[in-house]
Amino acid sequence: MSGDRVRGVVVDIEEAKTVTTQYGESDLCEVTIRPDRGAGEPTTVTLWGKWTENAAVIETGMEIAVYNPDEREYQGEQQYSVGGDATLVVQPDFLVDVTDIRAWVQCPRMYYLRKLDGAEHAYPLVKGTVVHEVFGDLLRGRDLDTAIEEQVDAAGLDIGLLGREADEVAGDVRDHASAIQGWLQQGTLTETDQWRSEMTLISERFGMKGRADAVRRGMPVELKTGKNTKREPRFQDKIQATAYALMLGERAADASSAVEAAPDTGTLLYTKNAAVDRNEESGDLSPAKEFSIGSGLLNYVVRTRNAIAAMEYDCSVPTGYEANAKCEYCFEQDTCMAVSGRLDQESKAGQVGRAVPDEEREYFERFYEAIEAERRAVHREYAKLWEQTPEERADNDRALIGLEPTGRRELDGGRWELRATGTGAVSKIREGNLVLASDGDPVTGDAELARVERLGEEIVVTADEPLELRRLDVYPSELTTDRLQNALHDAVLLQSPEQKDVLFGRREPEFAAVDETFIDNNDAQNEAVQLAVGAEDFALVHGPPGTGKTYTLARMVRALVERGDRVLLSAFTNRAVDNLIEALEDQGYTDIVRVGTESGVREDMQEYRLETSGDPSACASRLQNAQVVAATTATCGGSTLQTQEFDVAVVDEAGQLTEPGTLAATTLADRFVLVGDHQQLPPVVQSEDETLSTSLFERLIDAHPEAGVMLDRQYRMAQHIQAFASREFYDGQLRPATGEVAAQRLDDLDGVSTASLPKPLRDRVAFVDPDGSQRGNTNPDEADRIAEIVASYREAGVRADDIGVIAPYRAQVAEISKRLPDVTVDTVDRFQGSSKEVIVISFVATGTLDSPIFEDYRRINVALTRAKKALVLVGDGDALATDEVYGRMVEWARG
DNA sequence: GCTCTGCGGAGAGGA
Repeated sequence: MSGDRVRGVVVDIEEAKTVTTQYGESDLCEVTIRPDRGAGEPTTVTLWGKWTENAAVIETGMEIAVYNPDEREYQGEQQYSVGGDATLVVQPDFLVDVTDIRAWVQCPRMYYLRKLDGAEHAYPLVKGTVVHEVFGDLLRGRDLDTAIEEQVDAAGLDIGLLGREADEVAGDVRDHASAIQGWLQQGTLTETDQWRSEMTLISERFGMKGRADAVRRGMPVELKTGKNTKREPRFQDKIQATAYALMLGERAADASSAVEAAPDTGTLLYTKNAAVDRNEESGDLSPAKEFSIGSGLLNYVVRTRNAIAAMEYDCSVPTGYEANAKCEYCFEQDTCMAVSGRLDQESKAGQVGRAVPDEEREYFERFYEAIEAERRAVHREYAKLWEQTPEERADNDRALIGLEPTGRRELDGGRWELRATGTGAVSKIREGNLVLASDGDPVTGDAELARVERLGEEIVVTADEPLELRRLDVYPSELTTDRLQNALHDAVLLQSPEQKDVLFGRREPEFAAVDETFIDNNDAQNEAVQLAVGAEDFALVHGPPGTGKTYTLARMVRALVERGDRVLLSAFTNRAVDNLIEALEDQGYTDIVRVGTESGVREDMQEYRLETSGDPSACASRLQNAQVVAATTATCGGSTLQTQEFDVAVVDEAGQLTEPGTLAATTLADRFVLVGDHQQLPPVVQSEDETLSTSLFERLIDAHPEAGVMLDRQYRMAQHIQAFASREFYDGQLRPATGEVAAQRLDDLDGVSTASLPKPLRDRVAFVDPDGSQRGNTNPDEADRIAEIVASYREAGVRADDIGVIAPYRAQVAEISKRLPDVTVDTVDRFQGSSKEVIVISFVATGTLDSPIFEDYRRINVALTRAKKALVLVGDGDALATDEVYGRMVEWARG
């Protein structure tokens, strides 16, 4: 990249020493790096002065980057030093949040505790959020009273769950907001003032990200909904604003020094100052406090950021000694001591309580590290945002570039609708996603977080501010990893020892005998409901494809409700959660509250969705009084459901969930039921860590087979179609439920006659080898052949709606979709959970099966078991024959 | 070297 930067992997670190220079005594530490990710020639980097503090936390193997180093040649070797204008960045790929830097400055333990237990539901936080929203509204020129009314209304559920009234909160908010308004009206807000609210900042250079409350004339303004009558702003508040200043400087400066280009003043607005009783308090009561931002403060921010990134390198746990925290004044002291006591961690505050057993501590550490590995994988996704060369862009499927803006309009409430025409390129972006919309440069250009409303010929997004819509990027989110970390904490530190005994194999799960018959025509289903109803700890239901899993689940939920249990219904995907509600609806049960976002919940399930705005007590009591609450596991890990307790958690598609993902739901209840199939696709995990790729469902069913029931009769597939999957994946246990299911054929469908079909397609299972060749992740000849096959079925009278095409890669899905616009074409992964009368599978690969996509046989199990009456496999027979399982599959299909 | 869904994005404050 630019010449003013050196970056490499640390291979050696010398002891720090003090030397005498022409300017007096100075500390230095020499670090040897190898550029080009460790492949280049060793190079010496000398850290001077305060940068040696970072040297103490750098380890070999870490990556460091130095900007604007002093360069010199010494004995034929190029040497670099960090002092003066230079900046050191440790592990630049790790993106540190600005609020995490703020927390670390208060106390490094605070940074760590926030990560474990972040789903707190507290009034100061809710009030603070509302005040911030109102502040944004004021900057956009809205009327104060309207803003307060609307923002209090928008926070209805949160307010209600805290047992507060809207009027009371509006009064509190007005105290704060009028202070802001007064300050804004003191002539500060003039025509020439350039304000921008809520600015998302992401820095590649510093490995930092955050969202500034506001920027005025290029300078950061932070709003604090608290009181500070001291002359100076609080140190951590200054650090927060300084971090935003640093990133604003980077945007202004481009390749030269961001530190020099950073704004020199920051403003902190303490909104409670004006509300303080002036007779009691003394000191500075004006809400606004300005402070100057110099290179010392800016570099302090970078060093703190580096300390965090270095600690995360090997997932070490901060003790509190890293900084000068004063535990006796800390309001997190109790939590801090309790956590260190339970996990036997060293901490400055000390420990209280007894440590959890060793196996639990090991479990906690193993999963903590696995989740953090996942977080680092999310951070690597951000790198796609700064890929700018055409080659890099060419295979970036996480962005839509080259859009042509076609218009914009302001919506009610100050938001904007932005429109553009697309290029028809394939990407991961889907409707409802949160994306980074930009003028073409998401990092240093004009960029805003936006919601994708429509994604067709015309692309429509909504955002807080208007901009020229030329590019959309996936916005990677750490939300999932944050919630997994919360779930892990709750499971190990807050659950009772009795609950944990069964999870850690110290006790067998117990069951009460249940004689009642719930389902009279399917023994396994009935047994599953009995087991679930009688479970005192947990029950497991193994449901292979088409076995009536959802029906059984709905019956089970009704049985639990009849006993008086309050039930939490959860699954990984919104689609699965909605399917469960539909099944309950089919059985006549509708006392359900669905928690989730508007875009996540299916159109016809919106009536069950919990409204989060409006009258606080109405919102809250609807949730509190619901006998059945349904939500995705990600939502279960959030703060709303943390306020709720359940007798039983019923989790569907549990085979697709990571262990902490499952815990997010189960920790909210006394007992749980997991329903799933570990022979279908496992959880999607980005990092290579194995820990997360085994589901809790699979672990428990292996450990406690007696706690599980397998549904063994399937209602979906004709005998011949299910035969291979039954043999390969279910020990031959899976059988058609009835003779009718076994014997079903396409001719049973209205208006279908298979007599005219070409020979192989007349069989229920067929194999076709189109002699194509793989190009990248597509196979155009195979796509052509699939289009012909589908056309044959259509001519035989099969409706387009009854046909599905499955391919392993998204690129091939797009290739086939072009030829078959009316037919559902999708990847295996996205087809899981649904079925069609006719399924055509494209294997793409020719010659060999060298893609990892073929390594997991569970993927083929899913693909094959989507078909009811006809299944066509299209691929290179020779390539498939190179693998034993695929070879057997081809033999079976050729019949 | 491939699959890819979730979440208000992050931050909201107490002494």
